[in-house]
This record gives sequence, C-alpha cells and structure tokens, in this order.
Amino acid sequence: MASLDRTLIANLPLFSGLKPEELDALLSEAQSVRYPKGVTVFHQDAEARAFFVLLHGHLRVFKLTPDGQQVVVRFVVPGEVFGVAMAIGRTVYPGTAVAVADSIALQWPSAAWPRLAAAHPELANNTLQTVGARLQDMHTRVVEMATLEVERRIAHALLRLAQQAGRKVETGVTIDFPISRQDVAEMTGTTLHTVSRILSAWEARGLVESARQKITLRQPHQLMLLAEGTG
Amino acid sequence: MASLDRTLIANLPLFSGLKPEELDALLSEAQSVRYPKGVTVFHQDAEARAFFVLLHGHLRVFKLTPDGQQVVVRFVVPGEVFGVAMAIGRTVYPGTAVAVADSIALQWPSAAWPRLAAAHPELANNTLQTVGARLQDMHTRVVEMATLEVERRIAHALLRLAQQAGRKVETGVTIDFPISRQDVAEMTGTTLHTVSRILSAWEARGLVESARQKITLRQPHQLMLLAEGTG
DNA sequence: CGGTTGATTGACGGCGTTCAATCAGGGTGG
DNA sequence: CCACCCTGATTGAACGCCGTCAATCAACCG
Repeated sequence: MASLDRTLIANLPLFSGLKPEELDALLSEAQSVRYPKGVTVFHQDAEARAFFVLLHGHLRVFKLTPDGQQVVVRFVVPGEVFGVAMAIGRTVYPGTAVAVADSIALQWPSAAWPRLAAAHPELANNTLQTVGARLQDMHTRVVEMATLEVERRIAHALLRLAQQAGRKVETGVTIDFPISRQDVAEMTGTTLHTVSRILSAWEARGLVESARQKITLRQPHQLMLLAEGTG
Repeated sequence: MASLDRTLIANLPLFSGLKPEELDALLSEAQSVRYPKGVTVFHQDAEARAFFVLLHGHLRVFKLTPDGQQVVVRFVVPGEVFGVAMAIGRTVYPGTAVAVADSIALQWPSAAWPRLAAAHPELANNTLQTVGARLQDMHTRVVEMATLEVERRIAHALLRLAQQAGRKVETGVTIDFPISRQDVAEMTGTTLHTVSRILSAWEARGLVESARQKITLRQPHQLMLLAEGTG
C-alpha cells in the first residue's frame, strides 16, 4: 500500500486544529479502501468495527424499517466522517451505507477511537461539532415534515442536496451523483409517484431539468421561493 | 447562596468518570436557578449565554416556524444536560425551553465550556454520547413520521414519554408532568383534533385514561402492540 | 362567578397515497 | 452491434386518512 499524504486530510473539519505530526500519526493507522458503486460499506445492526472518512465519491445512508421500508438518513459527501457509532457509544451501526458512486474512504478500527480521542482532544471536539450539526439537520427535517406539505419538503430537500453536492453547469446546478425519484421520496417521507408528479410539474414550469437518476435545478432562486412558501 | 452538594450531580451521565475533586471544582462555578412553571429558560435564536443541567422539574423544548407553528423537539427530564449550543459550535439557542413544571437547574456560562472541556476530557466525551443519543432519537422520529400513520406515531410518542417520565400508579403508568393534546400533536406532526379523537377512541377501549393535561397508560403492552402494528 | 384555556365531536374536503398500466433508457449477453 | 430485459419514470383514476372549519363543552383560575 502506498503511504498516505497528509494533505489528503489536513483541511477536513474532523482534523482541524491538529499538528502535522499528529496527522501523520493518525494516517499511519488508517487504511484506505475502495468501494465501487453499489457496494455496501456497512450494514445496519452489524457490529461497528470501524469508523470512516470519505475521500471521494458519495454514499447513501438509510434505515430499514421492520416492514421493509427504507428511509434515507443522509448522503455522505467527500470530507465527511461516517460510521462513528463507537464515538457516540453504540456498538452497532444504526443504518446502512451504500456507495452510489465509486468511492474511496479512510478507515480506522473503532477500537482505536478511545485512545485516539484521548491522545487528540480536538478529535472528540470536532466530532461533537459534526454530530451536533447533524442533530440540527434532523431537527429541521422533523420540523419540515411536521409543518410543510410535500411539494415544499421536496424543494427543501433538493436545495440542500444542491448545496452539499451541487455542480454548476450551463443550465443551472446539478446534483453530482445518481439520485432516483425513490431516493427523494425516501428523504421526504412521500412516495416516488408523488415525487415524479411534482418534478414533472416543475419541469413544465422550467424550474428543473430531470432525467434518469439525474436532477438539475435550473432556477434555484425560484425553488427557494417555493420552499419558503413565497412562491 | 448555599453551597452545592456533590452528590447532586455525581451520578449524572454528563459527569460520569469524574473524580470527586473535579465535581467540586465544577460545582464551585455552577449557579443554581429556579424556574417556576410557565417561565422561559431560554429563547430560540437568543445568544447562548449558558448551558444547563436540570435537577428537578420538566422542560418543554420547541422550535417555532416562520409562520408561527410550534414543533416540540423534546421534553427535558431531571439529570439531563440542555442548552449545550456552545459545545456543538452554535452561538445561539436553536430552540426555546419552557418550564412545564416548577424546575431547578444548574447553569454554567457558555464561555467556560472550552476550558472545562479541556480540563475534563470526560465532559466532552459524555456530551458526545448524549448528543449522539439525541441524534438517534431524531432519526427514529424521522423514520416514524415517514412511515407510520398518525395513530401509531402517537402510540410511540406516549410510550417514549412514559419511559422517560412515567410514574407507576394503581391504574397503570402516568406521564409525570402536564401535557396537552396540543403538545402531543406538536410531537407527532399532527393536529390536536386528531390527537383528541384518537385518545378518545383509546379511552373507550380502556387503553388509556386521560384528563386535562394528563395522560395515563392503562395497558402499555396493548399500546406497544398497536405501535408495532401488531395490535 | 365570569373568563380563559383545554378538550370533544361532527361535517366536509383535499392532498397525497394506492392501484394499475405504460413507457423509456441503458446495461448485458449473444 | 443489436435484441432483450430490468430498472426507473410517467401518468391516470379512485380512494381514504386526516386536516380544516366550526360549534360546544368542561375545568381551572383569579
């Protein structure tokens, strides 16, 4: 295995405040793993053997209900930590992570977490910030689901996706990984049918441009108005 | 001000792993405050001056939407930390906390958090566990809202309340603080009308016993079956 | 004892799910 | 390179859960 360059991780939030030597020490214990598109990184309820940092690609994290329905928890974008079950006191993963594009991640054994966190207090602190931010995200999601009708929820979801995984193109901003109607439905608590209908309507109005597993926002500002209820 | 006894906080999760001297040091900086029923502890979007531990009573934490709707985030029970905005990197409180019963809390200035967390690494770690647990809670709430019909969501909500704030009485388990239909509605993303109808139906079946701001579960097990979809 | 807050219940309607059928794209194997 | 097939998407029709509107009632407080 080629040795890992510290510049790979120097600017990631998880490692902010760490000295170069500390980065090197951490990297020396890390293992780099490729996850081709479609592959499962870890399974819900499986023993949490490792925690990860995504270097490249995109993951879809979801929960499976007893009756087989899926709910998308989030999409992991490059630079993010994921699978931090151990850090928050869990022994199993609370969800399943699947690569929706060819991906590369660094991983550390979960067992190493207590030692690493003790040796580098910034690590625990940065993780606390990250988990806190995710908690906020889930709060706003609950608020949206409790108060907004489906169309506005979908608008919010797409805008958020565009913000964290958007790529500018001539016609607007496109979501930079394959995403289906079903995915959007599982993010917003509705059905793919309703999502399809709404996207069709938006397409007719020129707000978005969509194809198989692909969504481009042509008029993000208009969508924002719609999301806010002003449109 | 009377000096605070370390046994007040020795067994709280936030302080687990700390030595007696450390507890005393922390207590010497703490301030004890009373919040009579109905009083607001802090306001959404206000500067996060302090973080807290609830010693006695119950708080209702909620978010207010732009159009004035409220969504209940959680109820704080004795022993819990709350208002930890600073620890998760926020400068303002993301929600409003109101005492639903006469309450007592310890508080520390937010500004002291970085120093305290550095001096007592367990503090950061324990907070990470707590915030992680809350994240899990919100995940399950999102899953429920996305997949379950209202009746089952309400069943889950009441069972959770009974678990964290239940008191055994002759006729079953009662929720140990004043809670209205409106509160339950704001927890489950529905309306007080629907909650009222469902509770009435349950009361007719002998599952619960309810009065003004009061709910008692007479057959928790039956309710569980209903929540699981088995009933 | 009046006023206010919380709860109950009925009627109605609509948003969104459910059921169903069809279509299109794109990868795979021959 | 074409034919096939499977997955994802579209769209119509009908139903039903639950939100909205509205009126009444009961409990608690000052």
